[in-house]
Amino acid sequence: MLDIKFIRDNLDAVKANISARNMTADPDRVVRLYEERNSRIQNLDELRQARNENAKKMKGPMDNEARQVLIAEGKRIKEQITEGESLLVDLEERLNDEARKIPNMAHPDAPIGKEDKDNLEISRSGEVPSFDFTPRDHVELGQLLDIIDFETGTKVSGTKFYYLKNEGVFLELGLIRYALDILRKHGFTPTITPDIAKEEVVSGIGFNPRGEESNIYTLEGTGTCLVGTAEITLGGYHAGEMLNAEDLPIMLAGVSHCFRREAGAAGQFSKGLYRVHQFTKIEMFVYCRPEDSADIHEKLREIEEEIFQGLEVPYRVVDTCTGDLGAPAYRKYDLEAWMPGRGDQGGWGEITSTSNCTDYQARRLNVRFKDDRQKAHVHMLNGTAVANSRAIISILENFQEADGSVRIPKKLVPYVGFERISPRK
RNA sequence: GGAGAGAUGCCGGAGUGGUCGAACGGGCCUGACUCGAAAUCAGGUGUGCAGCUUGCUGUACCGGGAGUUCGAAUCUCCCUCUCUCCGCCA
Repeated sequence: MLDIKFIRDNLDAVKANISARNMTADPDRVVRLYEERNSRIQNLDELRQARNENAKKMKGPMDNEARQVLIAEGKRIKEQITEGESLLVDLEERLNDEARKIPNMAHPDAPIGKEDKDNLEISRSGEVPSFDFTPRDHVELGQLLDIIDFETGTKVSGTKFYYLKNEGVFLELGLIRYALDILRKHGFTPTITPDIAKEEVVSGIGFNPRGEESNIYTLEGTGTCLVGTAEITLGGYHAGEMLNAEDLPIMLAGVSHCFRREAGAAGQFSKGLYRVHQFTKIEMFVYCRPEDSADIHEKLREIEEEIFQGLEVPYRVVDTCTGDLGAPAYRKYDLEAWMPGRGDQGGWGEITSTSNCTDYQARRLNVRFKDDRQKAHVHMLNGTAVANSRAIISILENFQEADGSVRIPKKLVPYVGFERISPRK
C-alpha cells in the first residue's frame, strides 16, 4: 500500500491516479480515518501515562486508606483505556481496509488507458511466420503429437486441467532448465518454492485470497492458499525483515506450480493451454534499493527478451496502460508472443509480464533495508522468465510443419533431448 | 505423533509483580591517551507510533496472542518456533 502520509500530502495526485487506473478507492476517507486514529492514539497515550503515574505512587509501603483511593483511581483509568483500545483496534482495521484499496502510483510515462487495447507497443522481435498450409492451433497439435491430453485432465480433475505426455513432459522440464541457466548467468539464486502460502503473504503481495472474484484457491480451514505464482513465495521470503543495504539487490529465481481459479474466464482466446488452472512457471524476483528499481526493471525486460529470442519466438513488447496495471505495479511491461492459432488469423498473446512494484508490496510485507544513513522500504520487482504453458503454445504453433510435426528451437534441443516432435500415428 | 527443555537488545547472558527499556560481558561508534595501532580510560549505542518548539516529550514493544492486577519480561491460558529423546515415514 501507499504511505498514508503520502496520501494525505498528495491527495489530488492520488485521486487522479485512481481514476487513471480505472479503480475505485476513497483517499479522503483514508485521511479522515488516519486523523481519527492519531487523535485516539494521543488520547490513549495520555491515559496510559496517567495509569503509569498512578501505579508508580503505590510502589512503597503506604497508608491503607490512601492506597485504596489510588487503586480506585487506577481502576477508573483502566476502564477508559480498555474502551479506548477497542475503539483504536476498530479504527485501525477500517483504516487498513480502506488504505489497501488505494493502488500504487503509476509511472508518469505509463500510457493512460482503460484496458489492454490501450497498451503501447514499444518494440518487436522476430518474424511472424507465414505458412503455405493452414496452421493448426496448439490444442490440435497437442492431440496429434500425443503430448497434451485435455480430455483426461477434464475427466480426472475438471475443465482447464491437462496431462502433459511423452515429449510434452520433456518440453516442460527442458524449458525449466533452459530458463534457470539463463537466470543463473544473470546472478539469480535459483529456488524451488512451496506451492502453498499463508493468506497474509498472498494478500501482502496484492492478491485477494477471498471472495467470488478471487483468482486464488484457498485451502479450507488452514489459513493458506495455493500460490497463483512464485511471486507470492519469493516476495514472502524476506517479509518482516530488515535487510542490509550491501546485500541488495537480492535476485531470486523461483520455480513453482501456479494455481488459478479463472472463474468466468472463457472464450476463444482462453482455449487450450492459454488459460488453465495449473501450470508451471519460472519467476524472477528482485529486492533492491529505490534508486535502482527503474534500471532493474529494464534489465528484467531484457532477460525476458533474451529468453524468447533464444527460443526464436516472435514477440512484441508492450508498455502496460494505467487501467491494466493492477494495484501493486508502478510500471509493467508485457511480452506478447505471436500465436498463429489464436483467433482466425493468429494473434498476440501475453507470455511474460514484468512489474516494478516500487515500495507498495514492501510496505505491506514490511520489508526494509538499512545503511549508514537511512532505513527505508525496499523496492520489489517481479518478472516472468517462462510460463511453461504459454511458452509451449508459442513453440508448437510457430514451429509447426505441414504434417503437424514441430521443430524444437536450437537452443532448447540440448535441454529436451530431441530436435522435433512428430505425430504418433 | 509422544515426552522434556527453552525463546530477553547486534551477540552471549542475568532478571525478587512496582526502583526494568532491561544487570553483567562482548561487539560497534565517539572522545582521551599514542607518531600510529594495541591495551587502557570516559561516554554513547534498539524499534514502532503519536505530539509539538525537530530535538525533545509521551507511549508501546523481553517469540506471538489473550487474560489476571492499581501495576506484568516476571503470574495464568492458547499458539508458534528451536533443541534433546522416542516413534513413524519419502
